[in-house]
Amino acid sequence: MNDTKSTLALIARGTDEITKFEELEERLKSGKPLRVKVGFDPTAPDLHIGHTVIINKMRQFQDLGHTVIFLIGDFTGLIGDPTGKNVTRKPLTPEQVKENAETYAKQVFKILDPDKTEIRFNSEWLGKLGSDGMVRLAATYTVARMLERDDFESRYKNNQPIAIHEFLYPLAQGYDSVMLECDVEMGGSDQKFNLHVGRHLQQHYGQDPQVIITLPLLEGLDGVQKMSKSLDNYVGITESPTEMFGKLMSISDELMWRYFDLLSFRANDEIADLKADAVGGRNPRDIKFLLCEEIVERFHSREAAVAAREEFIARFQKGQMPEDMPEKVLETGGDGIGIAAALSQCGMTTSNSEAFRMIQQGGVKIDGDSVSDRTLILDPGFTGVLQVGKRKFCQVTVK
RNA sequence: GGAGGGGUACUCAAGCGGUCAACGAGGGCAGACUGUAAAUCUGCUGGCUAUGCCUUCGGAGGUUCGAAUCCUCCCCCCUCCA
Repeated sequence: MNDTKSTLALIARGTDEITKFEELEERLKSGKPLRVKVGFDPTAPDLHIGHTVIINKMRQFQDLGHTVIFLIGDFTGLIGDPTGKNVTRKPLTPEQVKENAETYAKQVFKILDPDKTEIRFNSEWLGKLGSDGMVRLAATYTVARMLERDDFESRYKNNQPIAIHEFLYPLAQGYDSVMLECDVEMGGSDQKFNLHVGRHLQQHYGQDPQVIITLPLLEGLDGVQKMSKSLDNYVGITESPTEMFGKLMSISDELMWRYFDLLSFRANDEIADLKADAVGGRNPRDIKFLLCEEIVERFHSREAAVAAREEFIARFQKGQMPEDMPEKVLETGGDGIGIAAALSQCGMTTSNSEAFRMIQQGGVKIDGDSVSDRTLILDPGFTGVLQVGKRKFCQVTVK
């Protein structure tokens, strides 16, 4: 029991806030395995490295012998966590939910231990609640307290609409904690309000309120907005080693340190040493290589990480063509094909107009040579590498 | 139910009868510079069988030679009053 202190320190590392720390300490001291819940949205089963900040923390709990509940919010997904933009979402079919859950599992078990993970769906109890149950649940909270939520408050003040059903989201999420008898719930710092509602509801239902741990949201590749798929500033954990490596290399030096703090498993001392090296004149690029390799290795392998680095150096420092690129055979019936149409058909541009624009700007190359003639026809028998910008390549054969 | 304000491209936001495919900003993309960085500079940012044509300004009609701009109806949002 005297190692509770070090356990606490481990859990606290990298967190945003813990409410309440003493309660966590007490529960850990009891020696009983804790039930730790984290909820996930069922509509976006494609995880990115931003999500792994919390998943890493879940893994830590597992390593300490606790039970982690991976909760898929298939019911709350109908509401959509209030952001001010959403409307009620279309319900997913049971098949879709199942499929998404499997996708989740496949990805998340790269980090989590399946034997210590409970996968649950909140439609299990929320779906059976009924309107009477929902009314009773809604009665446990007041509008004034709902409006404490930053998002609601600012929308209310700024005359933005708030739909009634949006109030149900925090309540439903809180009710999950009651049904699962959670000891701990974790979430991004934007989840703080929802997590607190869970505490309130548990008390209402006669349970000890859960400890809540919030974790910082990882900034996306732009370094400003949080990482999200819809902003296209993310690195997906199923992406290829080269993609991962390349995307991570594009972050700014400043952001690199943030990523070290939140994503690296390196010890704090080690990171501090790297910072000192950078100040001492070591090229930040080489330090960034270390970060990229570590992350690629986590989701692929050591070999893949090394290969990705080598490919990166060959392609961008030495300007070589990538090793692998998509190949495409264009059937033209013997007439050949205009360069713009060819680019569009290869998915390198979204329209012919865009292709023309790229050509105009000198962004299109064939076998490394810039194309300036927008009316260029690729004749049957043509074969070569088309390139748009610095990153898009396609090996094309015209028939 | 009444009175008023508003809905414009990825986002914010001008325009209020022709010169509007629609100012400006942000974002994005491309080029220069680089470390595929960042910062900075330049250009582009509806589509097409492309120096012209077609479709866009909440929706549907109408007025007009001509509408994002005016009129009618409808939908949605906000405020105040009931």
